[in-house]
Formats: sequence, C-alpha cells, structure tokens
Amino acid sequence: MESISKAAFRRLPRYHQILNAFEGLGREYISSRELSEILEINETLVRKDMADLKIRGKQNQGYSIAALRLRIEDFLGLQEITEALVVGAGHLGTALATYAGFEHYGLKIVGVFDSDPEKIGKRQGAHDVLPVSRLASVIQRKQIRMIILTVPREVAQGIIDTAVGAGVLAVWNFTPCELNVPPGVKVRNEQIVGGFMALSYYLKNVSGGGED
Amino acid sequence: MESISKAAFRRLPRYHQILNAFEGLGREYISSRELSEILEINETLVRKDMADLKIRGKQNQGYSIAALRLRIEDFLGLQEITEALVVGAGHLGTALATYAGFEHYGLKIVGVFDSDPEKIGKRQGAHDVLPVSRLASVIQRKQIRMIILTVPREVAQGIIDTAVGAGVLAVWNFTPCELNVPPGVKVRNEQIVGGFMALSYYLKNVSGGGED
DNA sequence: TAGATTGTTAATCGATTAACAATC
DNA sequence: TAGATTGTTAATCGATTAACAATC
Repeated sequence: MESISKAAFRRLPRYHQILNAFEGLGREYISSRELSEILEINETLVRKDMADLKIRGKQNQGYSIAALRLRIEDFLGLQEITEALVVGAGHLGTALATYAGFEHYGLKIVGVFDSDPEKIGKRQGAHDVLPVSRLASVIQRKQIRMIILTVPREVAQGIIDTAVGAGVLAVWNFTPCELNVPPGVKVRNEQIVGGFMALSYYLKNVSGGGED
Repeated sequence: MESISKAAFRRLPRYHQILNAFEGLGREYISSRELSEILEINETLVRKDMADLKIRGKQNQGYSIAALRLRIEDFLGLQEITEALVVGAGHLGTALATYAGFEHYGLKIVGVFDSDPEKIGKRQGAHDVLPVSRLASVIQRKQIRMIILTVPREVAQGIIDTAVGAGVLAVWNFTPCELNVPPGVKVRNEQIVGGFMALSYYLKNVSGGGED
C-alpha cells in the first residue's frame, strides 16, 4: 500500500479542491508558493507533500494541475466507482443522497433507507426510500462496501451491526456517536458540531483582544 | 486567552461527546483509560489533555464526568448563546437549520436565507426563508456574528463579502471553496467530501491485504 | 496492603521549517 | 544572466509516549 504521513493525508482533499478550482479557470500549472498561500501553510511543506506523492514539478512553472489532480485521485481511489447506501432519509440524508457533486469523486449512491413508514416508498433523487428491514439483503445482493449513516443516534449501533454483518467495510458516520465495529471495518466520524465548537471558541476569545 | 495545543483542541469535541453519552447512562466518573480506549489514543495523552484543561481527577476513580463536560463547554464558550444565520435553504441548509441538537451547544439559528423565489417565504423549522437581499440588514439589526454557509460555490464569496461587511466574524463554510476574508474573521471549512476520500483510500487498499 | 489510578518529567517520535544546491 | 522555482537534507519544533512517583 502506498502511503504518506497522516498529516499530509489530511491535506489531500484541500489540495484537490484548489486544483479543481484552478483547472476550472483554465490554469495549467500551480506553484508550491500559490498552494501554500491559499492553504496558509509553509511553501516547503507543499513541496515535501508533492515529493511524497512522487509528483515532480517543473522548474520555473510549478506543478501540472491536471497531473497532480489525477495523481491525488488515483492515490485515493477516486477513479473507481464506490457504490454506497444512505441510511436515514432525513434532511441530511437527503442532502447527501441528492448531492450531484459526489459523482466527481466516484461516489455513487445506489439506495436510500429509512424506518419511518411515512418516508418509505417516497421518491428521493433517483431512488425510492426502502425500509431498513431490507438493508442487509440489498448490501449482499449488490455487494455494497460502504454505508452513509444519518440516522438518530439511538439506532446507529444496531444499523451498523446489521450492515457490517452483511459485508460493509466502510462507514461514513454522521451521527454523534462512537460506534463499535470489528477489526477490518473503517468508520469515519464526521461529528459536524466540532466545527461549530471551533468557531464558538474563536468568538469567545476574539472580543477580548487576541486575533485568530 | 486560555489555550491548549492544536492537537488537544481537536480532541475536545470527541471528549465532549463521550462525556454526554456516559452522563446519559448515569455514570459519574470516567478514567483516562476508558477515554483512551474509546478514542483509540494513549492513556497518558488523555491525562495530559486533562492537565492542560486544568481538570484534576480523583485517584482510583477518574475524572468527574459532569465537571469535565462543563469545563470543556466553558472553555469553548458553549455556555453563551451564539446566534447564527443559515444562508442557503437547500437540503443541507434545512438539515442544519432544523437540527434540534445544536441547542445543547449554545447554537441558535435565528434566520434562514435563500435567493430562490420558490423558497423565499416558505416555512423552515421555526423560520420563514428570507431573501438574501435582506441578509446584511438582518445581520446588523440583530448583531449577528456567525453565518452558516450552504449555498452553491459560485455565490459563496459574494455572500461572505456581504456578511463580513455587515459585521460577521465567524463563518461555518459547507461549500467546497477556500474563501477570502479579511484578518480577524475566522472561517471553518467543513469540506465534507474529505471524509469520503479517507474511506475511499481505505477501501482501495483493504482488498489488497493491509488492515486499517 | 495491593491495586488502581492520577500527574509529571524526560525521552522519543513525527511533522514542519530553514537553508541551500540544482536547474530552467 | 538574473530570477523563479523545485527538491532535498539537516535543524527545529510540537505532540505523543514511556517511565515512574504519588496517593487513595
């Protein structure tokens, strides 16, 4: 398995996004200096990340935007299609299930589930909402490896157990709980409220004088 | 301004969430060992974080869950009410505007804005959707310091300029762009797709053998 | 008492940055 | 050529961990 440092790994999505934006503007090359200024990190660190990715730049021009973007996509496996199911058809689940932008990253939502009889059968984007009772069989039939969890916290662990039992290996968890999974299953916790906490801390302290 | 290391700061939301869960179960104390196992970090690191927060534990028992939770809330300013406006009344904006859980953190959504005439005037949770043209005046009148941005990327910079011009100091940014703001304004980028990228990398590499 | 636990210091590890050579 | 840039090594900085004393 190719690998880079944890810290560099966390920077990849941000590089990728900037590359997309610059590509949209028709730019061909980007320098480590530009990337470092946008991300507010050190210039050398950008070059080190590029070296770790085994990307080489051109003297006087910088790095090829297209090549770098493709390299990151390849590294992260974004060029293969990942089929995923959304469990929980609330507002957040609906937002994720219908967000068109994901297709650029190879993420394809192939089903939406809920346990609320009110929601089951209703159309949501390209899918009808299915009952959670059918989750396991769909995972097995379609060989699904990822689920996106946007259910109430009380039912999260039960659903993940079902999904993992049926063969799921990756869980994108938007519920505010630490879930238990067997070894070999990866959970990514979004814990969205963490972002608010950082801003709250800033606001609390900004008034008193200190900046940033 | 009280401060702790960046890395410790990022752990606070996770500590907080675990404390909530344990408090819900009626537990009074939690040991550094338990916290470390749930978060999959080193036990000593937990104790160091507690020391940085100036929280003292009890020999043989651990840390008082209630005291620790309150300390984190106090540190992050979660005990004051933060009024915020949601800009963008799509699915994600609606999810955030109607999520009841935020009130436990002091976050109070006091308005929802959109530029789509179809959406303006419609009820959303406790609020009517207002036109973006009125954003600046509402910010000024209510002295709003935070906005939550869930608009299409093309209009994000324009809206942030308006909001910052009207006095906003903190931006919770769910759009996939790096926004320009003057010094003294804090932007928190959620870049949700980053979470998917981490899982995609995992799935790409797990089949080949390596675990986790 | 023995066991469980906290709290602290010093050692280690990993990530970032400074310095500088190479090159277009 | 001078200037702009990459790429790499060594130095520094910050975060984590190991070791261990203290104490209930």
